[in-house]
Amino acid sequence: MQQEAELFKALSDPTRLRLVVLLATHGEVCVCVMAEALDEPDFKISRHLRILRAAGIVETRREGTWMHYRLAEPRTGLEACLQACFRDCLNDHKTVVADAARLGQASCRKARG
Amino acid sequence: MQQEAELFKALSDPTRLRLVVLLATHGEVCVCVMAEALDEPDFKISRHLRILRAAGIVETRREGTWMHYRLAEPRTGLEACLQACFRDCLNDHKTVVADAARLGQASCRKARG
DNA sequence: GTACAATATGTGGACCTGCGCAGATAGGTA
DNA sequence: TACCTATCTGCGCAGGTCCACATATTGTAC
Repeated sequence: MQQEAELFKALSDPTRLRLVVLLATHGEVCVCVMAEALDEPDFKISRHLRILRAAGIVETRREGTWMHYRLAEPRTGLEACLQACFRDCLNDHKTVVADAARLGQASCRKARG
Repeated sequence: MQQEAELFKALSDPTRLRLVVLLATHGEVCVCVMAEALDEPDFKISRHLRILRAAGIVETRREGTWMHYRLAEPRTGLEACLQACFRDCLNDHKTVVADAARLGQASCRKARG
């Protein structure tokens, strides 16, 4: 049961919740774009993503300078259920909507093209 | 989003997860029976239940000496989704099965009748 | 090689959390 | 009144978490 508790602990932070919802609704996003979307310093985003990756919630793919994060394939029924929560229960949250709006305006070099 | 994070934080402990699954599958249970079911000291159970109550996850009903706990009615889609997780994704967990077996053997005065 | 951008990490401090122990509180019974 | 049981809480310790700042690492372009 410790393992399941770790999963919830990894999600028990507002920044990390915003990140997983962003990834659940936008697929694959790089760190600098997420930092702009959440309006938080990049080292903070990077650190929280590391915690999510350690918990097996997100996976990474390197493309040159950029590190892309996406939700990992659920390995258990619980993980699948939680990912459904991100998509279905949190996607219309006020903060999430604002994050998504800023993501659309992202101006980092990668996003500029 | 802070509020949603608090919800996950309240569930980010193995003892508390075991308690909510027990309540999700057995309805209303008093503290002493839960202490026996989880094989943990009563003050530990009581303290964790208080945290769950502060998060709005469980409700209480006093009956004389005994305090009965049950899952609260979900107030949001997220809470409803999480309660479904307890019932559907965690009910066959090894630890939970053992807890339920001990609950059937509970020997506190209330349980003895 | 240098210079720069994106990302990750080490450090130190403030704060939080879970635990066991001991004791307090509250209800039931006599 | 007193006693018993169920439940809750104050305390201190040990360990964990989050943050900002500075620094290190990695990859691209020159």
